[in-house]
Amino acid sequence: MKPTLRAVAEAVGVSRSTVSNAYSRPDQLSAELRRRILDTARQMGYPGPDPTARSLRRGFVGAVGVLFTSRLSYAFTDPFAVRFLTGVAEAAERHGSSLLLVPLPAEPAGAVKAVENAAVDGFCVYCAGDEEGILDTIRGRGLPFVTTSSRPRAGDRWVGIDERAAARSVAEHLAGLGHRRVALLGDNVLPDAATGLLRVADVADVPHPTTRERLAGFADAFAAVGVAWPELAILSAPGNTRAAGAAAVRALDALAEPPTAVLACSDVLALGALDALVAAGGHQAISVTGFDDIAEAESAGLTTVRQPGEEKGRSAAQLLFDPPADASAGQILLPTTLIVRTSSGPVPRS
Amino acid sequence: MKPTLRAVAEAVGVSRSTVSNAYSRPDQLSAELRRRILDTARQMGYPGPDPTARSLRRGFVGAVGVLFTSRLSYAFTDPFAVRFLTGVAEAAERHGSSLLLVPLPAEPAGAVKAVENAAVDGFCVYCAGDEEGILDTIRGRGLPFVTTSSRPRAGDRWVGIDERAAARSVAEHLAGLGHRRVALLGDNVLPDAATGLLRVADVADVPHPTTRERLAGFADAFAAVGVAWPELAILSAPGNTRAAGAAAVRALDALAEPPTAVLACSDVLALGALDALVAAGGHQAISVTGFDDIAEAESAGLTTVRQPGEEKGRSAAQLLFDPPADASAGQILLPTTLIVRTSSGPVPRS
DNA sequence: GATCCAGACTGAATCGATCCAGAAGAGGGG
DNA sequence: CCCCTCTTCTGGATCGATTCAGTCTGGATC
Repeated sequence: MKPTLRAVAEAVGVSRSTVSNAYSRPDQLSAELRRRILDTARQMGYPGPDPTARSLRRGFVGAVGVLFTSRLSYAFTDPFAVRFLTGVAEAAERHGSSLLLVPLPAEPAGAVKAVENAAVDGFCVYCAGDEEGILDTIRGRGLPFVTTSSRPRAGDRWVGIDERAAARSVAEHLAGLGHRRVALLGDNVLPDAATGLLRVADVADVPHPTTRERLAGFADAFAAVGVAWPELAILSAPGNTRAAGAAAVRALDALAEPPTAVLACSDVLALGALDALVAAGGHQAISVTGFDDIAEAESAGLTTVRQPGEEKGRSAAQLLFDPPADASAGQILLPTTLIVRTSSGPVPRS
Repeated sequence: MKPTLRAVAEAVGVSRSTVSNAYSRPDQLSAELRRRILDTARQMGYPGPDPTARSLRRGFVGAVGVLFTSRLSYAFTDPFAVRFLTGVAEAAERHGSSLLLVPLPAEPAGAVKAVENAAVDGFCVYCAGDEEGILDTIRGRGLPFVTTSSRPRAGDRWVGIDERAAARSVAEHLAGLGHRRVALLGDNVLPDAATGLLRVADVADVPHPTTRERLAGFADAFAAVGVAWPELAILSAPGNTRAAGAAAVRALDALAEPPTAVLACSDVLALGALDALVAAGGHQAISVTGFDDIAEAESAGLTTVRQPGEEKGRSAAQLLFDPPADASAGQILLPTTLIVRTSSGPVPRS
C-alpha cells in the first residue's frame, strides 16, 4: 500500500497540516522544513495528496463533464462533434481543467445515473436527445452547465446558432435556383426508427430539436415560394453517418418523379447522399446541400452552411469557467454563413 | 446548499448506513423503507450520493485517464488519434467507465503534476513525448496503465504495432518500384524544432520514438538496396498537420536533384506533401506514401500502411480493464498492411 | 522590560459518503 | 419453550486529505 499523508507526517515528526501545506501552500512553512518533508515523502514513495480526497475536502474537482447523447464512441465519428470537442479541450487546457467524457446509456434511467455519478464541476451538454431530463438532473445536483443544441431555458447558459434561419438560408439558395421538388434528409426524423421516405404530418412531430429546427428552416424557404410542407419529401437516415445518408437517399428510386435537390441536415449525410447519387450515375442532375461545413465538405465541393464548430466548444467551456456577471450575456448566438460550392446548381431543363 | 445523505437519514429517522444502502444495496433493506427513503430524498432535493465522497471511500473512481502528450486540443485534429480514442471510448462505455482527458502542460514538471492530480483508476498512454517521466509518475501512484507508442518495459501492458517493420514494408514497395533518391518526412524530427531539410547524423538521434522507429524502418529497406542513411533526404515538419507537411516538402525546391519519392511518417503529413506537390504542378513525377491509413487516405489515393486504430484503442482499454492473468499476454502486437494506391508508382524515366 | 507582531506550526473538525461488526426482532424447528 | 437463523437496521470507524482558529517562539518597538 502507498503511504498516506499521515504516514509522511509521522515519519517527519510534524502535523498532517504541515505536510499538506508543504504541497499546497509553500508559504505557510519554512523552506527548510518543506524540503525535508518533500524529501522523506519521495523516499517513502508518497505520490502526493490523493486527488479524490483533495476534491472531497476542497469541494471542487478540476474537471468538466462533456455529455453526448449518442454512444460516446459515435461522437468521435462525427466530424462536427470532434470540432466542438476540440474547442472545449482548448478552453479547458487553458483553464487547467480536465475533460470527463461520460458515456450515456441509451435508457433514460441509466443516463440520469451516469450524470449523477460524474465527478465534475460542471457540464458542457452537446446535443442530447433527452436533453431536458438530463438538464434536470444536472440542475438537481446544483452544478453549472452550458447547453448547445436546443432552445435554452431563460437563465440557462447557452451557445449556439439560429438553426432555423441558417437552414432557411441554404433552402433559399436552392429555391432561388428554381428548385421546387425537393427532399429533406435528416437522421432519425421520427422516433419509431423508420428509415427512408417518410410521411411526417407536422415538423413539430420531429423529436430531435436540432433536426426539427433545420427541417423547419428548410420548409420556411419553400413555403415562401409556394411549396407547402406536405409536398416536401422527407428522408430519414438510420444515423448520422455517410453510409446512412446514402442508404436513405436510395429510397428516392421509389419516386415517380425524383426531386431536383436534396437538403441534408448535416454534411455527413449530404456526403452520403452524394455517394449514392454518384453511384447511381445521376448526380449531375440533383443538387445536394449539407450543414456544418466540415473539412471534407470543401474537397467534395459541397454547398453548405458553415457554423463555427471549435468556437462553439470554446465559448461553451468559457461560459462555464467564467460565467458572465450579467446573466443576459450567458447566451451566445454564433453566426453562420452560406457556402456555395459546386454541389448545387440550377434545375436542369428536361 | 444541497442536502447530504445525513440530512436525509435524519429526516426519515434512520441511520446513514440505511440511506446509503437504499442507493447502493437495495437488498439490504425492506422495499417499503427504501421507497420511503428515496421519496423523501427526492422531496428534499437530495441528488444522490456525492460521487467524490463515494470514490474516496470505495477506493475507485470509475474513470480511466487518457494521456496525449501534445496539447490535448491538437489530439482531436489528428485523425489517427481520434480513431484511437474512439476505440478507447467504445471499450470504456461497454465497461461503464468514463474517460478523463488530461491536458499535459508542455513543461515536464507541469505534466507530472497533471498526472498526479488526475482522479482515475488507470491510464491509457497514447504516444507521449516524455513518456518515461510520465510512466514513472503513474507507477509512483501505483496505478495500472497501458502504453502504445514506444517499446514497453518488460511487464508493462502494451498494445502497438511493429513500427519499424511496417515502415520498412512501404519503403520496400518504393524501392521495388526503382526509387533510390528519396526523402523521408516526419514531424519534429530533431528536438531543436528545426524545419525543412535536415542533416541527421544518426536515426538514433531522433527523440520521438515512433518517428524514430518509422524512419529507421524506411532506412532499412533502402539500405538493403544499397542506399545508405546519409543519402536519404530528411524533412522535418513543424507539426503533424497537413499544412506542416506541405511546408516541409517545399524545402525540396532547394535541391538540385529532387527526390523521386517522399515517405511520410503519417498520412496527414503525406496528404500535406501531396498538396504541396500538386500546387507545384509536379506531383505526377513524385511518389508519396503515408502511414496509418486514415479515412482521407483512400479518397486521396494515398499509398500507405494500415494500422488498426480503433482496435488499438479498444485493446488498450480492454487490457486496462481486465488484465490478463498471464503477464506475457499483456503485450498485444497488432498487424499492419501495406495498402498500395495511386500515389506511388515507378520512377519516371527522364 | 513589557507589549506587540509576524511567522511557523499544531489539532481538531470537517468534507460526504461506505463498511463492517453487531443488535434487535421475527420466524422456524425440534 | 429455547435455540438458531435470517432479515433488517444501527453506530462508529474509516477513506485521505484541507481548513481554520489557535499556540508558541523569537525578535522588533517604545
